[in-house]
Amino acid sequence: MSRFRMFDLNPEQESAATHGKGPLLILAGAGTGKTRVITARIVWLIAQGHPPNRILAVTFTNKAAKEMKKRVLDMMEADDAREITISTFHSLCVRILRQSAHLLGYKENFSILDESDQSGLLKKIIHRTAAKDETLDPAVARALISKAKNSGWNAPPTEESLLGAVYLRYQNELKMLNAMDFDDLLVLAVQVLRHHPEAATHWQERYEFLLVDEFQDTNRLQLELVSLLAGQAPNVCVVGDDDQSIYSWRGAEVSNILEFERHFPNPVIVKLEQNYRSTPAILGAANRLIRNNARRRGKNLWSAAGEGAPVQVLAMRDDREEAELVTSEIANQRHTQSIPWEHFAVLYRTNQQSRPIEEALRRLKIPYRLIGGKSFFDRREIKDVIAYATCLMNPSNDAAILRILRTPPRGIGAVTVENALSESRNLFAVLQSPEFQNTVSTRTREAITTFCDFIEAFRIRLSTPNSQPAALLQCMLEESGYFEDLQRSCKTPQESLRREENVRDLLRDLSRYPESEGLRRFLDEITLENDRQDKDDQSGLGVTLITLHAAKGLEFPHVYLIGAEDGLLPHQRSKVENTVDEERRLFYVGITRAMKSLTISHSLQRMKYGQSVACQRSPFLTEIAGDGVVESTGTKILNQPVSVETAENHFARLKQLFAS
DNA sequence: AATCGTCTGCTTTTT
DNA sequence: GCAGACGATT
Repeated sequence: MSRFRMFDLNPEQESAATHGKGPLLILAGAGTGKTRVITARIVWLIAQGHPPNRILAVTFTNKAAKEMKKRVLDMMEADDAREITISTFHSLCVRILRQSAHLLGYKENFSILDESDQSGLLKKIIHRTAAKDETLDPAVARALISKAKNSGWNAPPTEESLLGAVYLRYQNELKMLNAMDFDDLLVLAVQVLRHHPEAATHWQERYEFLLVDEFQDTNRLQLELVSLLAGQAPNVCVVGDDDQSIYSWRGAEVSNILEFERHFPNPVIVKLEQNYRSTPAILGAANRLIRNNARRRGKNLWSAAGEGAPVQVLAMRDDREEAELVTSEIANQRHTQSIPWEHFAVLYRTNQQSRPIEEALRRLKIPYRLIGGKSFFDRREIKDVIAYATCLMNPSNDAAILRILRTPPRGIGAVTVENALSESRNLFAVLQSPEFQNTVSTRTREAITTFCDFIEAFRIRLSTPNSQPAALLQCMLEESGYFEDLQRSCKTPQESLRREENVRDLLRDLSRYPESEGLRRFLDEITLENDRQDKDDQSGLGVTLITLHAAKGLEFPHVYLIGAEDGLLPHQRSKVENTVDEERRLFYVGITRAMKSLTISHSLQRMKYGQSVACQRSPFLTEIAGDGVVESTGTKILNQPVSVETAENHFARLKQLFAS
């Protein structure tokens, strides 16, 4: 137990960590030491004699899972720590399905479709299904189908509407391809547990204690999965914060946490309200804001720390002045107080708001890292190689076949492909069939058989014992002339070198996975892992530019929250859709990221869609007003050689020094 | 097949 | 105002 004291928990944290059996709801406000409590609880359970391999912790993202593993590893015997299952919802489902997919008529070696595979498949199906005068955007269809699956809309789709017909055919096609999309992983894992008692019992007995992180973000299916895994005597511990529920637009149900006792009767409920992150000035603003929401459990964050610098609310002339002021203030603070760049973050509602800030930072030669947006997805060569690997594993994946069919060009033209696609079987099977081959020219037929033989030959080599997928894949790429094609399509030699290097990196990763089974695991991991967070973390240091959504779970000593205007925060659309409460929570999330100082700005004039538009300040600013919040304007501050808040911060810092 | 021009429509994002 | 999609043109 001495190890347990290392956690140094407050009374609420301790009561949560040392709760025994039965449902437990931990309402963990922002910055109240949530991860520490989870870790402590796991350590405590093991100290009580519960075997580590019967503990399951579920998170949303790989990043969170990784983080939790690390924290747990730091706190206990490595052998024990490794026995604990810490997994994302999706990879847990993959685990369940790899064991039991046959119960639903799938094979256990099913493949997982990512978003672009999904779109490709839908596009094909829409093309085949829609009448001449009908159109349906694949992206829209995908969104609607995803929504339907996640909300547990289990009424089978019908042929009556175009969407219904597409949905039906899409689902049939997936089954034929022995493939699942991300949503299916959840839907089907739930089906396995719900309709197959022996499977349910297996998993319920496998895990004695369940922990679920970020419970406010769970959707219906995820709640059901947790319920099914927990069984009749649920030892379920969920951690979350209803005030930080900001993902209802992608299916998260706040009601899961608000009505927790309906799903898991008679829970123990622990509220964590002591905040270890922010100053009282910041927490005051956060508390005053969030109490305006009706549907909530109710919490009041407090801190034992000294008051701290006041929260600044600044009115700016326009978005240009906003960018100038925010960046020059950052430079100013950095230089007068020697604060490293990485201690600053600029938070905003929409990605495009980062533009003016980026430009201003570049002018001042301040390093920054931009989180989110796009560009990680655009690694063409990686997608190519993964497509090759996918074909090797499972050539009935149309999207993958389609991709490698043209990289490099193989003499199989668009018309041929189009014809092959209009058959209702999978593309590779069509290409292989003599009936289809008879419909094309001799030359095309030769190209097709060369291609099919090429794939089949490598598949045979893969299935031999002790095969090396990485070596095979490299062979495939060389034999098909992929590298020459890559070179040809690059504008500069540097670019082609970089891309080739990326491919080698990928192959090196893969070389640790032997045999067909290893390749399958590798592909699973790649599809379920978005390596973006890793890339973000290592992409250099500097000021962080990040959306409010992406900032959840992070903290920064000095936060600048920009664009606090009506129509932007709350966003115009939220007013139409009646989700202003969620915008308030989003603002709350932003405020509570700040540790030492918080500056909130709004512009009176902003460029929108190429035009300068007058803007009103956000109504939320009225709500946060009170002690520890001061208002000023950008112009005033720019005209002062030593700005007011720098002096005040300085004073506050001195005060803190003396206090401690 | 590739490139140019025109049109449209515009949060948030993980797996 | 700008990116992305799509269609016409070479």
